[in-house]
Amino acid sequence: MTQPMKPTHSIEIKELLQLSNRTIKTVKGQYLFQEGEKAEELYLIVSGKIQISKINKDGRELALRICGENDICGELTLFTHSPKFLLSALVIEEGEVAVIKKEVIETEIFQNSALAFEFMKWMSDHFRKTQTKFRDLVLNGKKGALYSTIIRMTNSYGIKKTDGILIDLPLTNQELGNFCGTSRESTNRMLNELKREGIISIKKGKITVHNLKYLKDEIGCENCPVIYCSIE
Amino acid sequence: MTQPMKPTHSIEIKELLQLSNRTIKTVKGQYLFQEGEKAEELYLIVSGKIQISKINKDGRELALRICGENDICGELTLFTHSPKFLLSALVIEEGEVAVIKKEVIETEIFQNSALAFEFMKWMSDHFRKTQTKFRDLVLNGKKGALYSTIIRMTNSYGIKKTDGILIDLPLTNQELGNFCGTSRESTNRMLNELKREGIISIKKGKITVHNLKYLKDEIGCENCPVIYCSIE
DNA sequence: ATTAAAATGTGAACTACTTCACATCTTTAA
DNA sequence: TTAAAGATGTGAAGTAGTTCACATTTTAAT
Repeated sequence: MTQPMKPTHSIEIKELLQLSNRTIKTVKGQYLFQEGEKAEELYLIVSGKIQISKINKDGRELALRICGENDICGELTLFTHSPKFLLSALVIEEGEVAVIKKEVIETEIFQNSALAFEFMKWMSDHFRKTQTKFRDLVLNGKKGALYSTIIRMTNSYGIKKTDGILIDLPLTNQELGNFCGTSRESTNRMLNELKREGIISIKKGKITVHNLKYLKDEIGCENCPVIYCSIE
Repeated sequence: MTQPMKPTHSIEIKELLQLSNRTIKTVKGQYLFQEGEKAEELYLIVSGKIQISKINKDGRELALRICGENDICGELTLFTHSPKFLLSALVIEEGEVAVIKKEVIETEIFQNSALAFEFMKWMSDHFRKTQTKFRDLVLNGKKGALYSTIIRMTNSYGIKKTDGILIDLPLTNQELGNFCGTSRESTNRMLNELKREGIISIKKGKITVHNLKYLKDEIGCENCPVIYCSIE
């Protein structure tokens, strides 16, 4: 009984791949790009995982998303004349990415309306995802941030099991806290409270959600389509 | 010495206007649309001001942006098959909006690559704006949220004066707080602290910023282009 | 000009979250 | 297999922000 729940984007990946002139092997722990660096390229993940984050002036990290296969990153500087990365992209699982020059994609989008349409759709979905995520963070306090993050992770990495949904991505309390803008200790305390109440359980850094409804109710989740509710 | 600092978007407004089949007169205090309603149209503001917000389950409001002339709102549901508004749009200054059917704009974008390109650029800018705003809210606490909001307002509604920048938009403490996810009282206390230190002053609900650098330094502002740093 | 309504200002108690400090448990590398 | 490193768990103190309650000031309506 192992049924992945990962949503798929409908962007024409193959078309984008044709625009790529090279691929990079990504190595765990290395940065694909970092905030402030000159941004002239966009990346299509072929395999592996990349975590996108923002680091503030006193060193606190806010993790924004994890990109997996067929995701795009570095897109934030498209159509811009001040090409500096606003975020950092850390490789958390080795793999390969296809590199696409910004000018190339900008030109192609102008000429290829099907691609333009697909790309726009992707941006639109991506935007909604980000916006609803932040809303949860700001509007529902730290608990809301954690619950929202867990819910999103069940959509991105959830595997249905008899006793609930296993989030198939090992995460430390610190890493999870980075997604919520929360300290390691607070994250730990909140997780333990959820454990005590039987809402979740954790084994080897992987969370199993036993009562998803509880989490959703707590943050007033409107059960919007899965595609807008993930951490990719 | 009155020099407006409002940035302009380069979207081909005229082209979008041609797609509109009707206009609506907006009345202060009324909603253009509300969360949950069926979303089949997109709005181009011809005149007046519309405030976009999200209301959470216990009635707290998070204000996201204020749309003025030539802004687009209701765009969040484009390219979607579950067309429900995620946000509410309140008229805060009467005026007129042009209504464009979603299908019409989707078809047109597919056929008109120049429009597609311009629209994408708009979306891209808009996305960056939203993302950097939320980052400030989450990463720098409530003070960061307030400072960020004030900085953005100087970019959207600022008028240069001899003693600083006047934000030409009257706002109550409550309204300002709604932009920051902060209570009225906290907003008031933070504003008074800024007043005491001479950073700002307030007359008839309008803030004048005397020391913008102070605010920027406090939140580690990277002085990104004005176009990504506004509340529109 | 007068009054009502709305907005501001502020103390005090309370709640949420962070930080520090340190103990314990788990994983990894030699 | 056993150190060492890394991750978790938790009390206690401190900080930030909210809420409540009410006084004062400002604005709008007649």
